[in-house]
Amino acid sequence: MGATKTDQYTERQLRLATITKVLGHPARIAIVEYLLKVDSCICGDIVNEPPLAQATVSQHLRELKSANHIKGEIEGTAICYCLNQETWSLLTEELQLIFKTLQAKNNSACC
Amino acid sequence: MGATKTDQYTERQLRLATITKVLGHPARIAIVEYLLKVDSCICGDIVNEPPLAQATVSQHLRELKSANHIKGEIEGTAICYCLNQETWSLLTEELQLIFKTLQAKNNSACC
DNA sequence: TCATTTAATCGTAATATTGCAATAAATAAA
DNA sequence: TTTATTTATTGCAATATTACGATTAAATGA
Repeated sequence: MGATKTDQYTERQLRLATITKVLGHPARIAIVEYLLKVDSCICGDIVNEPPLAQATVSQHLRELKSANHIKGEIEGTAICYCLNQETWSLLTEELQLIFKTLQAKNNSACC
Repeated sequence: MGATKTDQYTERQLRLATITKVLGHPARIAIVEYLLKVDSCICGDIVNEPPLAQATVSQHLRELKSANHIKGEIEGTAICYCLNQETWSLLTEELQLIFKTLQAKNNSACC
């Protein structure tokens, strides 16, 4: 095997898993942090951030884009990438909800 | 290649990536949701939640535990697993921080 | 037009993940 | 003690990810 059984889970589970999975790599975290730091964002700058080859950074950018973490517009030769507020809003809301529920339970039974 | 260059990133980046990576699988999201739903939590119940074999569920539980998402105590034959508030607190705080910063920027330049 | 620059894509090798059957380990029940 | 019962571990096959060099595509500048 090796393939995830995607057709057995709820839409919600798959969506949240996809969003978090893409964040689950230090290079992509680094890219996100960089996009947060700068205002305008051209890929050439990003390439110099993580210690990775241009092709690898481009691949990570594509994955971030596929999960809607970033959006980008063509701008001449360069590409302008920005973080996508909607996805980040959704992600933080979902996780916050889990955390709030967890706090409310207050570990009544065990552990 | 294929291996992540872990020694090139900050502690913060690696920690956040590890925590989100483990969440990046629908079976593990399903397990988290289940642990949130029930009070006392024995693995036997969990096995019947995702459509997976017992060995696979056990493996997902181990990964969740390795990233401190859950903690468990031995209880006779069964194991009592619970979500770990500390890790969830850390995760939501980190992501919230990113989201807040993103909102404050308000996409001034582009996109 | 032709070189230069910049980012995406392709092909490929190395490694990691996913899932399960089989087995082991540990306790509970008989 | 013997037999279930329950979870962990092992070993393996299938698939996915990671990373990079080489190439391509598209736009800019000389």
